[in-house]
Amino acid sequence: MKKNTDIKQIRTRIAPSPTGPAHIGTARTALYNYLFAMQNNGKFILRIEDTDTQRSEQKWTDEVLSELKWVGIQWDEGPDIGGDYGPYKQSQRLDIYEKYLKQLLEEKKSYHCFCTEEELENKRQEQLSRGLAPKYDGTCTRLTAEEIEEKIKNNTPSVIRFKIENKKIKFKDLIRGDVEFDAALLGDIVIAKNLQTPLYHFAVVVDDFLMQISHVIRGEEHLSNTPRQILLQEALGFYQPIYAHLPLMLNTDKSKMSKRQGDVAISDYHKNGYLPEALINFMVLLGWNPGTEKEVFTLSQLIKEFTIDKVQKAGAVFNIQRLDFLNGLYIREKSIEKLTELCVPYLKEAGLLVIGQMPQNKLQEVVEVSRTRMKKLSDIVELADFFFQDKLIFDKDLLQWKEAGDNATKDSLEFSTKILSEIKNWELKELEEEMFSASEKFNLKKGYPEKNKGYLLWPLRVALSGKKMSPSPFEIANIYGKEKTLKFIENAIKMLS
RNA sequence: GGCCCUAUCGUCUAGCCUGGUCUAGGACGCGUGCUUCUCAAGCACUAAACCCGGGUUCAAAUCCCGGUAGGGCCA
Repeated sequence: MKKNTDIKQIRTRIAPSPTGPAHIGTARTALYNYLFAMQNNGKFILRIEDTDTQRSEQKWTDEVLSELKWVGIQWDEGPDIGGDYGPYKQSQRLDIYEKYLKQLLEEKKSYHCFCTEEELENKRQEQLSRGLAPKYDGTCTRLTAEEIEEKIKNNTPSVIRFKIENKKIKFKDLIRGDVEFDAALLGDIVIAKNLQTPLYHFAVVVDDFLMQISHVIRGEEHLSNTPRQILLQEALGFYQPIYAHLPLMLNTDKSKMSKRQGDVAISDYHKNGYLPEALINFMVLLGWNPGTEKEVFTLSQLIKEFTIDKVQKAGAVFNIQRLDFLNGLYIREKSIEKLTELCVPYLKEAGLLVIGQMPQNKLQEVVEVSRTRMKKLSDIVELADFFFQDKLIFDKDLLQWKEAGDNATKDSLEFSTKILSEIKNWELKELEEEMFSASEKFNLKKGYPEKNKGYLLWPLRVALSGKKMSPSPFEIANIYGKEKTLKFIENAIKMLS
């Protein structure tokens, strides 16, 4: 077998199957492959494994492409599709696999197998009942050339099996160190349904070779598939790439992240309003750390600082709270122009924002006063809905500060009205100063504790927001303007009458 | 069932290779306090872990052996 010592360039790849929504695990594997390739001036390749035509759909291929782009992971090669790189697709390479399939058949390294599903199942059960590991018993290897020819002529259904040598397979994994498997336990594997329909193990091996992949960085679920692929490489005379098996992303119960629990599609996170930079930062930390206490990274910093030898061996639980924290961090760091632009679609979708209804600068102020409370972009809807409404609906008891009672609350709101209607400079600072001093006067007049601003400010804030929690009344009033502010207070007073 | 992988706070992890500086560090989350009209944000502080059992050694989270548990793959 050739060694890959003559590798001139680091080349990595991600090879998703388009049989469903692009998985978050694909994004993380892609990220690690991308980082590793980029920091070594290598290439990162995207290959769509769509040989299973039954389950593959173009829309899922399109989704992988668009979501990877959204995350910010760009692949380096592929067929030209109008100035851009398309991905490599296995469905367009069937003649290539056929050639190698024929080669193995000619060299007697693989053979046609005519056993039926039923026969195989019976043998399997029988082996199991004798306490043996089920594996193919090699019935069809004993067929004569004439028998094979006749069965093929008669169109007897068949598959192509690859002869597994009985030997120990050792390989070095960049993350796990030396790994050894006993191939004798494997049994001859099916590598193709027919010459035009190769199966996963075969197509991967051929493509990784032809695409000159230097490092196969993939999920741990593939670790025990590796010996089969190594044997196939040996049979075909290919070099052996360097392997690195990543720890799995786990559900809270430590099982492999699946469709059963929570969101697993990249698009789910995209739609819910996670920022790609937060998702990247979060994903890279699931199974890797820089060895320092630094935890916030941009993609370009990661390209410099990522080190494959610091990748963990054990699986990592996907902890959404940490993602939320990171996302909040990035939301707070965004420029207000950009953040507003990102929030607009959510506001429109919720039916709150009608185009032209609110000037851009106002919209930015709304987003600005809401951002510290946002974990996800979609949060803007609940956080800022009142800015877009003409009338607020809420329980009037919410207006009360402590046990003030309706009358005292009404007095408070009327006092606010009086102060606010006299304000000439409707600006945040002015509003704050006027209302703070008004609060002291009000408390003095009513015999409340002087420093407790709640008596005046709580009812005001609720009148303006209709909520238990919100930005300060000054921030809201400032955005509303005098007229709308006074109108909302008046509405609240009416509720109390 | 067979094979393989893994094992430090609830979670992500540092430390393990090159035993002592580990009364085990950081972050998220939790709790408390400060700030404060509310909720956030910010700041400060607290609680929280070496899977178990042997062995080696003056000394083990760190090395060795054996269990156990979890996970993955194949069927």
